Amino acid sequence: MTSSRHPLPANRLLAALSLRSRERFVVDCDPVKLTFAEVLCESGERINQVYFPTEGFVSLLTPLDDGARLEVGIVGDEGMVGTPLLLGVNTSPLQAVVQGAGIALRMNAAAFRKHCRQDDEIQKRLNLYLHVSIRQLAQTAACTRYHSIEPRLARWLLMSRDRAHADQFHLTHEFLAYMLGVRRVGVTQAARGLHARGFISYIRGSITILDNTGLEKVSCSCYRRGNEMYEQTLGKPRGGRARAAGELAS
Amino acid sequence: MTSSRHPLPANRLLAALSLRSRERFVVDCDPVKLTFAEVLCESGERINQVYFPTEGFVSLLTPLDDGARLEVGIVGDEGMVGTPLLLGVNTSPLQAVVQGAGIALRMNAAAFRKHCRQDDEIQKRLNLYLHVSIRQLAQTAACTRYHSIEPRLARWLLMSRDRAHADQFHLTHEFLAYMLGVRRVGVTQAARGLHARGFISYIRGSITILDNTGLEKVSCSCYRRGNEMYEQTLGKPRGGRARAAGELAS
DNA sequence: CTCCCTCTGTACGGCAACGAACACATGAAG
DNA sequence: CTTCATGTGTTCGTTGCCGTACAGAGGGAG
Repeated sequence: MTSSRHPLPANRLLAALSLRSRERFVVDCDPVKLTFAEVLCESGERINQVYFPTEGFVSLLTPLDDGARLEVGIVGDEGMVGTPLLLGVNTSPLQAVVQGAGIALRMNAAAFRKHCRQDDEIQKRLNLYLHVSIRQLAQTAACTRYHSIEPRLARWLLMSRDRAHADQFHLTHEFLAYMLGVRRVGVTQAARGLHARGFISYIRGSITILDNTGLEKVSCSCYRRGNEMYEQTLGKPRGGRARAAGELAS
Repeated sequence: MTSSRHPLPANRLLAALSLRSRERFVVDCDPVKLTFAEVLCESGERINQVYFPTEGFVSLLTPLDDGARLEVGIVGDEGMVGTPLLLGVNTSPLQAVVQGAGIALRMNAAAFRKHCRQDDEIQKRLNLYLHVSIRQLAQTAACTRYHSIEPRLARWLLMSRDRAHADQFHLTHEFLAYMLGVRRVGVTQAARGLHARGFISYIRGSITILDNTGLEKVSCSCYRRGNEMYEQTLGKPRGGRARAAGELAS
């Protein structure tokens, strides 16, 4: 389904590397399937592998005292799962769950650490990605605090769309409620609102986006800002090489 | 006011460095006063200096579309202001505002980058701090979503106490409301609740903590978890050298 | 076709926080 | 002392979401 010559590096983070770095890196990767609801990494557990999704996407959830969880990040082909290794930590604070089935390049943690040490270009680029993730996390925190369910749902759908490269997702209101940290009923009502305006349609465990620009309008500005963050420090989404603005140091 | 031989490195992040690394590092630092409400760094602006508070503490705020802000982190003598530089980014996504007046060691950004490049021990330790910050950020996001004002207020007071090393703060309900992202009235009511149980007292712009353990009980578990995070990856709060658990990689 | 499980629609009371407004205390400035 | 700005106490109606409950609508298994 990918349009590149080799089916491998359709992950944008890797695609932006120089040919040399990319080839050396990808040698130690295995393409693996991501199946829906698969847990790539449990929170508090050791990180054994890192993942670079090429299709599908992954949610990052933070645990709370009483077993409740809240989604605090989404990873698709623009990112990676396993960022703590970049900082010398091999335990994941977050749970990584596959939201949209697909494919990822996988590398074991030790090899990943080795590549980061040996190839400065890789380390640098992944550091930039980590920075963007942190910004998104802060943005999501504020969004979750201030914005109501409907805009947040719209934002979630758009973000997922961008990462899954698909207009249709197989998930239930119940699941969305879990992600957004709200009641299922709340999701149903918000979904009905979006449906009434012709932005989405849905039936039994499947949601389809009909009107992106409509969704963007009702979604809070957090969606747009999130995209801007990415472009600012990692360059244009589909552009080949890194072309970050002027915020890189030294 | 500090009890160390030299008044300089009472910042725990620096104190945990080896003598050699610390001395080389501190040479390029200047002790500066942190005055209340001073903005150390504006969000979106270039990071010109990094700060290692030794007394007082700093809030990190994320901006929202409509000019509203939300506190997403606190930095005291356990941390630093300017972490994006660690990732090769010289623009701060967050606004850093002095909450509790005090003192910090300041270094200009270029020198800081140089030290990080040249001294692996420093880079590594600061990376660990960054990791803890990220965890706290995720925790705060969930806390802000799920927990009500009173527990959050209790947590905020405890966190500030730990960082300011003082039981009394000069701030108004209005200001606390701004930090917590709620109405001033909400803070007043929560404060009254805590006062009624004898945990705090307050008068016109000054809050005093009377009973830590009481506060800990009403505060959500996020407070305790936050401390655990720090200890897990950076060692005991007041211990001299780094003694992290088993989550360090390689 | 029928049964049954899952998913969605709808309703109810309740609560925490909201926006707005105003009264009262305190302390600094004139 | 008086004035005035600032900080805190209190109230009102409103809103968004909560917890819960139950009815209907698919869709797969038998």
